[in-house]
This record gives sequence, C-alpha cells and structure tokens, in this order.
Amino acid sequence: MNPAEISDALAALAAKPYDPVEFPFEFAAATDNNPATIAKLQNGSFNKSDLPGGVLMNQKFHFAPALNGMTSVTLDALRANKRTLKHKPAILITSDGVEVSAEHLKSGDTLHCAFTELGDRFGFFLPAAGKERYRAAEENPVDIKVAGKLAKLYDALIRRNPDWAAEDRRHDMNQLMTRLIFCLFAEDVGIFPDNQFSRLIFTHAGDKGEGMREVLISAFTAMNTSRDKRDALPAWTREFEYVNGGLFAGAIDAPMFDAPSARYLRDVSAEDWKGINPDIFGSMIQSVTNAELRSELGMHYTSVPNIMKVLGPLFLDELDAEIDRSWDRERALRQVLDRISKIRVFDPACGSGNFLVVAYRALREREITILSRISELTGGTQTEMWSVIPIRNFYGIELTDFAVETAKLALFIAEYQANAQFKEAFGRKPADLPLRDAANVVCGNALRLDWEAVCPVPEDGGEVFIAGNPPFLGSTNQSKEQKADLAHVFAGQVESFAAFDYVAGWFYKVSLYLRGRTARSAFVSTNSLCQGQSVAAFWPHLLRDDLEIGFAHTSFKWRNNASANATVMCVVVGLRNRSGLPARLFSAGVSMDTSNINAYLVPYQNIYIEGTRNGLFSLPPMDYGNKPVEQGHLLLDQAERDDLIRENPGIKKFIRPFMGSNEVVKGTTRYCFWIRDEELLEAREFEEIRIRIGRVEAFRRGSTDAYVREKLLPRSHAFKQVFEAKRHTIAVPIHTGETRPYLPVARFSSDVIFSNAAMALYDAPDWCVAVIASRLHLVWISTVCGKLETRFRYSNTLGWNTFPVPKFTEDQLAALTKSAMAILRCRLTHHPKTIADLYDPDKMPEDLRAAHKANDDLLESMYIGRPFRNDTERLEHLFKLYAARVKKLKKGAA
DNA sequence: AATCCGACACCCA
DNA sequence: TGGGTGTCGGATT
Repeated sequence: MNPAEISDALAALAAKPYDPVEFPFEFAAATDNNPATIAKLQNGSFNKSDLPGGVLMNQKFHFAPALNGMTSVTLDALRANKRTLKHKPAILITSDGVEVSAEHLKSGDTLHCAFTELGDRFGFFLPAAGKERYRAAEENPVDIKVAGKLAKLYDALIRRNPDWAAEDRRHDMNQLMTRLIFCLFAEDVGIFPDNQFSRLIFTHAGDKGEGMREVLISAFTAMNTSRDKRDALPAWTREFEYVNGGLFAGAIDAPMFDAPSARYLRDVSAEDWKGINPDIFGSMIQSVTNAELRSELGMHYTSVPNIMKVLGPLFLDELDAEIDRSWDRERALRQVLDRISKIRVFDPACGSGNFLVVAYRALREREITILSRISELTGGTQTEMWSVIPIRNFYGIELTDFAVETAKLALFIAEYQANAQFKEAFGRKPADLPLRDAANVVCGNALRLDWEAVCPVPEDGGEVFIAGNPPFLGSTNQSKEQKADLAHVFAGQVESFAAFDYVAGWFYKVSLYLRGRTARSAFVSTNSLCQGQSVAAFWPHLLRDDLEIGFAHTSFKWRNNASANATVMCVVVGLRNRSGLPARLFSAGVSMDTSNINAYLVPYQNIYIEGTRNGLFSLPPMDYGNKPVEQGHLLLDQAERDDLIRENPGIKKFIRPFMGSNEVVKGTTRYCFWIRDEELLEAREFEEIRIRIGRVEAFRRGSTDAYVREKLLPRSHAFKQVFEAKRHTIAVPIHTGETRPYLPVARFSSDVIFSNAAMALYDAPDWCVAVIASRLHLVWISTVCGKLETRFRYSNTLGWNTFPVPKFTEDQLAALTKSAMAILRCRLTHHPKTIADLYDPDKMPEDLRAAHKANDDLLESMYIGRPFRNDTERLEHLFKLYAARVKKLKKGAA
C-alpha cells in the first residue's frame, strides 16, 4: 500500500464507531498487513502483548485500549511494558474512542488527536506499515552577494582586456579568479593574517589600479616561492606565507586593471568571506566567469538537499548506524574510524566539486563525533593527533578546466574549515600552510577516460563510493561528439543504444566499475531513464544478473538556489552488487524497505515491458495521430476558417476539425486543410491553398530529416501520417495532466482529424472507452509508459498493446459498452463543461465519479471476481498477467 | 513508416 | 515570475 492508500484506510477506520476489540486488527489491515497475518494476530499466535485487551505485532505496533479520558496513562503503560522493549514495535497506540494517543518509539515523538482525525494524521502511523518518514536536508542560504560582486569584477576585467576572454587565455583568467578568491578567503578566516592580502596589494598598486597587474604577479609568485628565495621580488612580498599546493604553481600572469576593475576588487575584498558556504562555493565561482553561461551553469549545480539524497543512503546513513551501534565500545569506534580513513569518494561528473565537498565535510564531522566519544570513554586520554581523512581520498572527473580548478580550491577551503572545527573540539590543528595534498580531480571526458586509472580500486580493503549528477541529454539534443561518446561506451556491448540519454553512459560505466568490487554508486538522473522505452532497452544490460538497485528516490522536481532552475524531474538511483539485503525506496517524504526495486522504481521483482506493434491481448489496433510537419501552414484557427469560408464557400470541403490533447481536454477547436491526393488539382484552384502548400514545401525542403525532404516534400498538401475514421474515432490524448483521476478518453464523429498529440482507435467498438477510462488502465499507463516530467504520456506500443485484459465474453462486452455509454452520457449532462472541468480532482461531479466507480468495479470483477483493494494490488496483478502472457508467447515461438 | 522523447515550451494568472 | 499543463518535429527504429 502506498501512503495515500494508508491514509484512505485510516480515514475509513476513523469514520466507523470505535470497537476496542476490533480496532487493533482493523488498524493492522489499514497499515498494509495481509488477511493471513491478521488472522494469526487474531487467534493469538502472532500477538505478543501481555496487556489486557492489548495487541502487539512484532516491529509494527503495540495497542492497548484506554479507559475514558485515560489515553495518556495507557500510553505510559505501553511505553514501560517489557514486551514493548523486547519486540520494538514502531508505533505505540491507544484510544478510548474519543482521543487517540500514540508514540513513535524510535524518535520519541508523540501524537494526541481526536479519534476522527486518524486519517488526517496518517503520516504519524506510516512507520507501523514499515515506512519511515524522512526529512530532506535544509537548504542553506548562499552568499549570492559575493558571487554577484565577483561577476562584476570579472566583467570589468574582460572589458579592459578583451583578449583574456579568448579561448587561449581562458585558463589564465580562470586561474586568476581562483587565486584571488583563495587569497580573499584566506585573509578573512585566518589562514593569512587579517586582511594581509588586500592591505598589501592596495598599498602597492595605486588608486586607479594602474600597478595592480605587477603587484598581483609579484604576490602570487611570492606565494609559490619559499621565503628565503624571494630576493628577486619586491621587499613587501616577504610578508606572504608560502602557500604552494598547486594553486600557485605554474605560469603566473594577470590582466591589466583599470579604475572600475580595481574598485570592484576592493568591493569584493571588503565582503566577509567567513560566511561562504563551501558546499556549492565552486558552482558560484564558476558561474562568475562566463556571462553567457552564468545562468545556465548555475542552473545545473546540485543543491545540498539534492546531494544528501544521494550521499545519505549511499553510505552516510549506514555509517551513522554503525557509529550508533559502536557508541559504548572504544575498539568498535576505532574500527569505524579506520573504515572512514579508507573510504574513497569518486564523482565522475564532479563539476566544481559539490558532491566531493559535502562528502568530505560529512566524513570530517563524523570523525569529530567519534573522537569526542572516544575521549569520553577513555577519560580524555585519547592520543589522536590528527584527522585520518585526507582529501587525496576524493576523486573526480570534470570536462571543463576551470571547474577542475574550483573543485580543488573548494576542497582546500572545506579542509581548512574542517580543521578549524577540529581545533574548536580538541584544541589543536596542523599548520594551514603550505597546502600539502590535493584532491585527485582530473580534467577530461568521463565517458572516454578509464575510471580505474582515475580512481584505482583500493588494495587496503577500502570502499569506493561513486556519486554525482552527470549531464542529461536526450538523443535529439546530443551533439555529434556526445553521440560518439555514447558509441565509445556502448558499441559492442549493447546492440541498440542510439536512443539512450547521455546520462546512460555514466550508469553503464559505473556498472562495469562496481561489478565484483567493494564499491557502490548513486547518481542523480533524469526520471526518463526509469520510464517508458528506456527501461526495457537499457536496464537489462545495466543490471545483468549480478547488480541491483540498492536504493532509489522516485521523481522529484529539480530545485536549487539558482535564479533560473532547470525544468526537469529527477530520480536518484543507487547501484550495488547483488546482496540479498533489503533495498530502500524513497518517495514523497516516505522511505520503505523492500526486497527489490525494479527499473521502474517500483517495489516489485524485475520486469521489463517491451513496446510492441502487435497487441499481446485481444484489443483492437490503436493508431498514432496524423503528424503535420508543416510549421502550421496547413492549420487554421476558428477565425481564419470562418473568414476563408465567407470569402470562398467552396473551400469548405477541404477544411476539417483538427484535434490534439489540448482540444480534446479543453474543448477548443482548430481546423486543418485536409486534401486527399485525388482532390489536389481541385484544391489548388484556391489561391490560399496554393500559397500554403508553397510554404509547406519551403519548410520541408529545409528539414534535417531526409524522409521529410524526399518523401514528404512532393506531398506538401498533406500531413506525414494520413488516417481518418469511417464512422467514429475514440481518441486518447498523449500528454495529459497527472492529477486527473482518469484518462480523458473521448469519442468523436468521423469528420474530426486527430493530430500526433493524440492516439486514435478508428471505428473501434465502444467498450474500448470503458477499458481506457478505467482506473486499472491508468495505473498501467502511469507505470509502464514514459512521462513528460510527471504528466501521463499515452503510448500505443508500450501501454495499449501490452495492457493485459482477460478474454471477454459477449455478455461482458455488452456490459462494458453500456458502462462506457453511461460515462459519456453523464459527461453530456454537464454540458458545456469541458473534460478539464469535469476531471478536475477537486471539482469532479458526483454522478460522473459514480459512473466511473461502477465502470471500475465492473471491469475489475472481470479480472478477479471483485474490485481490487488498491493500486498496488492492481499493478501487481497486471504485472503477473503480462509476465504470464509473454512467457506463453515465447514458448509458442520456440 | 511509425513513434518516443524533451536539464522542455508555452500560456496564463 | 513561476505554476500548470500539453505542441511539435527531430532522431531512431
């Protein structure tokens, strides 16, 4: 059962009179226990409670009835009960029929509410159904101000030095910015003496910035030179610390400054850099350096809440549990510390290092927790001198040079801040300078590089955790180079990969890395990787029979602190070697353990629904709508049509109503020219038609699709597909809103032409409406078809042709036809309300709801002799029927 | 020839 | 300006 179903079940329970004997069993049923388990609970064999009237279900809940007004007292009794301690129920619950008191044992949270509110408070009771609530990490406010000022400085420098914007100087410019940022940060947080850097450069560069270039070159050179070798440099540079660390190694140059750029530099150095959040520091710097890409780069960085969706279940949660278990044993804690010291974190799409920084900080925080506890346990005699987590254990691959530099810098800064925390806790830290060791961030194309060369598999028993947010790009939008990258990964491995999203390359490469290793991975991905055609095409090759999904987050909307957010729905998928351990599924604020998560991110065994042109069951063929491919030149709106017909009455015979999803759902009307080949000469008599055909020809001539140029260009009076009905059409919009409780199928007269925004059953029997309009069909479509973000996407090959139906009898078909008609007639009684109005989940009329309910009950009884209990049961039954049918067909073919 | 997809596209409050 | 909700034609099969 999903949370919504549990909510409904609890609401139903709360609406009935309270019976203290029946209540615990009904509560068990409402929290997803099957009838057999409940029967055993009732006959006492599963009931562990020793309280009068009590029911205790292992791990799930402990109930005892309360006397009037005494729910708090009974809750105390439940909490203190020995059996409670032994069997660890998730939830304690008691009621007197008026009040409910409950407690979540793990967190100690309590709930006191009216009995009738049980349904509204379902979230509290989810743990009794094996689902734990989780809260996403909070978004930290970022210092947008600093980034804005950096951007101004950058722009001013480019205005003064246009050549520094060119490709061959980009690296120098990037390096200048990172060095400046490091120095401004260092002088504010105490790595350098207070304000040393800005004081020295502004003292020696003059007011208008005229000497800034030479001053910066001298300063940076000094930081790369040990103090005793600075004879060739101005005397004032002696003051600087020796920094090194790669940041100041290599060529040192700086652009010319002018008055505005010097002013912006002063502005930005006046900011308090202590408050900078290093988690996404890199992205902010990166967005500074490219005015055009500024919004776009910012658009794609991964915010901390999203990073925690990946790193938490990948390894941090498990580490916390281990620390918890070891809390009272010094030896065990030292083992955890040893484990942490060997962990390698690898982000093969690291950008400016957000994931690596967050992972590094998380590990350093846990190290301090462990050391503090060891200190407590040993009475302060612990002798650790220093952190065991080196930043060289953090690996990354990134395509753009500047991002690589900022990633390294962000890790330096994170290390500095972690050291400061360490000092606060233990009173000591090593010297900050010179910078010693660096993260292993490589500049290159992750789909071309050998990942084992970048992040070697450790030989000391260490673990590798691979995480990141690789780029998503559908096949339509990939460049030639990107397609070649995918070919490099998949050629010879997978027969058909050209339709894969770019992100699939990362998933496949990580699967090769993980196999048989002490390593796990988790990536953010576009949700389409786990939907529709990609599932059957990609996932069997990825998982084979030795990998599994260890955890997953179902679709969530992309959000970060950028002003413009990318519009995309994401998932997080964690991969691991097959383990026999439970997998954890996160969905809408709830997590649950399950024996398997399949590639649709459904808690069910692995199953792949393959699109097919031939129906697997006995349903009539469904066609794709008519695809115009004419840049709108054959289409008309209502006014255009009316005007044309007024001026040329004869043109009417070539104009037909034209409908896609929008028109079906909202009841609007568009029209199209519909010219049969044999009528072309007659049609061309009209000047308007000649002009429009000419425009279509021009458009088709310029298409990149050879089929359009060669086959469609000579037929520019017509659409690409040409289908029409003889008697009537049953049409299903392809993309429609997911909040509607039913798919907006409708029936139209034969004059209407359907666009490729709809699927069409031409002249098909009306009982098809009953099937498509059913809850059962919606559940199937929403699971096995693709989505447009979260919108339903109807497909004939994936959804209709694969939909399992029993062999209907004539009587059943007659009943379904009647039911379909009842729905259609009911809609008519609400004329002129549109389908969008009628199927608004908040405003759906009761009689229409009833007609659909009757239709659902009728259809479902043809499957199992009764209505299904919930969507979970619906889906599992459909999966079973599909698998059985495919198995039978394969046997027949063999 | 047919159709799945969109780090979307576009409309409207 | 962002929530609400489906066009349209390229690229792949």
